[in-house]
Amino acid sequence: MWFRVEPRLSKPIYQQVVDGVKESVAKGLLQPADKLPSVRELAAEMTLNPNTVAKAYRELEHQRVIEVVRGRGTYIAVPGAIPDRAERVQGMADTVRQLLIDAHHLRMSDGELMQMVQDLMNEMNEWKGEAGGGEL
Amino acid sequence: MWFRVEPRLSKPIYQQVVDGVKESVAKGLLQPADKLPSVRELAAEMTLNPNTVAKAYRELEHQRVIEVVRGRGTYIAVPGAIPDRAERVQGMADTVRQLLIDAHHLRMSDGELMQMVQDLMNEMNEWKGEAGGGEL
Amino acid sequence: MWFRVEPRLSKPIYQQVVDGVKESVAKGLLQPADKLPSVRELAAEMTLNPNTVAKAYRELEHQRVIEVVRGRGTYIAVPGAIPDRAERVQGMADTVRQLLIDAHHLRMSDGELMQMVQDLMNEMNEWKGEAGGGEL
Amino acid sequence: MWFRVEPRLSKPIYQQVVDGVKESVAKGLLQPADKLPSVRELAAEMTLNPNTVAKAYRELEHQRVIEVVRGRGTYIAVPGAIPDRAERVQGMADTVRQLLIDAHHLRMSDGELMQMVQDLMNEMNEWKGEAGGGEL
DNA sequence: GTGGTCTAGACCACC
DNA sequence: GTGGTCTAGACCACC
Repeated sequence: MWFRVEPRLSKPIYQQVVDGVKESVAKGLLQPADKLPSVRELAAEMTLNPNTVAKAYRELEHQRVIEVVRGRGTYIAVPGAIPDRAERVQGMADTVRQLLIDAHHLRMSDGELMQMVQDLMNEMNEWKGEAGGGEL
Repeated sequence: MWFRVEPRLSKPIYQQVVDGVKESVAKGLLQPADKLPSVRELAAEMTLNPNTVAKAYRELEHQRVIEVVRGRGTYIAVPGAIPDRAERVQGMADTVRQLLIDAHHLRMSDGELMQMVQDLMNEMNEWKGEAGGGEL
Repeated sequence: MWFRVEPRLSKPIYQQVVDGVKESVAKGLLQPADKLPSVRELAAEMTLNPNTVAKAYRELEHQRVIEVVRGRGTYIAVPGAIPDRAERVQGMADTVRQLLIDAHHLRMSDGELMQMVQDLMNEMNEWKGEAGGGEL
Repeated sequence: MWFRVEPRLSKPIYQQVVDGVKESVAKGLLQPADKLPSVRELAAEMTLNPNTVAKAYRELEHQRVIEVVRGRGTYIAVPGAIPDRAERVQGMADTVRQLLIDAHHLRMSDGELMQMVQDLMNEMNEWKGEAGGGEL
């Protein structure tokens, strides 16, 4: 697969799988309608407990990142309507606030943090065919 | 106190206390050498178990956010040396990456996210005397 | 287990557990990747409260002596990078100074103390396969 | 006085006073029959609670480091008989063992630790008029 | 007054 | 099965 799982991290393994898939989608490595390995295949490939993978897939389906077609397989979902601004803001504000708090305690300046966000955005977008996926 | 605790959230209560104190420090509401309520006072005020508050204080001490003077009380720590750039980057990179992934799945554009970070920085800095607190 | 706990000593029980594990590691009785008993097992075996053992394990994890794999168990950590000389000196100097002070008040000569350190080093290293374990 | 007290350290203040006096004696800065400041004088000089100083003096008297002559004052004690070897060993062995354990976990080699003990012995002895006080 | 330790026991997430 | 969190309440050392 296109990501790794570290059992020793405190982040739960199923969550690492969820985030790994979402990262691949964000980078464009996985495109809408791409087929994912079955629960058992992925579990075997990564030497994980199938229950763990199944839980990750359930969570991804719930977040509408993937679609499970019974008897056929699992696919990256076609993105739905863009949620309105209020919804987007609500979903991100607490996370960004936490980021700013952590940055402060690491003694990182506002400018330095902005630069870092910019750099990692570029890194992320590099994976995509073109600039795509992120302009205002 | 200057923050609230929601027992129903999945974030552990002791962690909410940790983050609440760190947020107050980042906003400048709590300054170095300020005295914090005692474990028992804060527990009573927020109707938490003293052990839970003690755990939060222990974690804050470990992160060098506060200093415990035995038999006297607990104080906001004077910030130590600024960690070098590599350390700051290492500490934040994964968090920022996760932020970008989440933003993508909420269909938030890069520009929109930058704007949001900027806005929340301003909100955070408003609490301080002047804009201060973060330029390189 | 490979050490005992004396509740009547003034050294806190959880600290005795921490030191006991660290001593076993120093002697080579516990090797990297060895599995430790679970919190509940050790608590039962030593008739301690599980919370006390959990606190010791948390401290050991924080000191990077052990690694906790959630839902799987607890393991002796693989040692990380060797801290640089300045760090090692800083970590030990106060302890050695205290040792010298105590030795003086017990009327132990410098030579006698050196001999004692040497002897106990040998005792410690005996547990390992060969003399090994400490030369520069 | 010839030492400092740091209230923020986890070592109890009264213990810091005890150790400070013992260190001065070990270095020869305080000699048998030297007069110590009274409890109140020392408390005032160091801005400590008189109870704290009194507790330290009580402990020092119990360890036969000082002698309290009621109505006259407090003096550094004349050292008594040298305890026999078994007693000296018993008093130090656990401390040295703990030192070796800590050194191992700091990844300090046996040779390096020996060197450090030697260096700090020299540093300590420098304070004395001559080499004095420590040969086998 | 302050924080630190410990027991006892419930409940939960994760694998 | 594993460790993590939380409450409730006792007891202690320190200042």
